Amino acid sequence: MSRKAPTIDRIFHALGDPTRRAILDRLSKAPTTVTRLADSQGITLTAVGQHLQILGECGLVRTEKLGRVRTCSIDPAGFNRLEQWIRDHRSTWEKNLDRLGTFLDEEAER
Amino acid sequence: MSRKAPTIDRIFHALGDPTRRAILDRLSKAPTTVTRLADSQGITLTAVGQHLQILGECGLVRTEKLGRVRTCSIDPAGFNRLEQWIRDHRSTWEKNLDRLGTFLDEEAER
DNA sequence: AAAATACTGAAGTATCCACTTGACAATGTC
DNA sequence: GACATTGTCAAGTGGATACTTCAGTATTTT
Repeated sequence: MSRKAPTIDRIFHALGDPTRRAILDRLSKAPTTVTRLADSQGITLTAVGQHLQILGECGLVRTEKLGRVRTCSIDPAGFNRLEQWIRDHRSTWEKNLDRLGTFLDEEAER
Repeated sequence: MSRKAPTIDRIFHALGDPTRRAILDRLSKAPTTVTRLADSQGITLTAVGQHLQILGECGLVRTEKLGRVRTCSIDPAGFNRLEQWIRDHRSTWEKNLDRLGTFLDEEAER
């Protein structure tokens, strides 16, 4: 359905996977390497690499390769974007609650 | 992988789908019916019903059936839970940023 | 009571997605 | 230079999931 949504779409999708959230939890304690992430999650290096790509694309994780070791750490960009989305929607969300009664009244008048 | 996670897992999963977020956007303007949601999204009633079940299970949407019409509206419960998660993680997130340098130093000493 | 409306349930399909294996590349160690 | 370590690429697989259609049920309208 979506073609190339670069932002909030991908962030929610990324956070929807338990393994990726586990990776984020691990990284939130301290930066670490691909191998250690694979060990701690019980999955292959390849799988971790795939998750890292997804997490990287939406700005939740940043990686840097020094020599043969890739070090992964939290990227606040995606996280900030998520907070932004929440702030943007909360007001609308709350406003709506007051309208339920109004809506039912309007419907009754049809 | 996940068994029956009733909370943040499902919320992120639910929000990961563009159609469900579109439904939420629609509902955040005003409550509406299943038929109207189907029309506005260009999908079948059945599909909307399936989305509503998912959104309902994680406390993002509440529905009530009066007569033959089911009225859908925003449920703040899931939304609050999401905000909670963000609050819980932000501090850890931020703390981590200061540690990247430390981590690299520690690695260098091995 | 007949017809229209609003939804619900079961079953099928096509696509996506998380994960694997196996072959390779690059870097570091002995 | 040989070997191990660390990661990457391509291709495949099995299961989830976002839809669909078709057949029904309950409610309202005429």
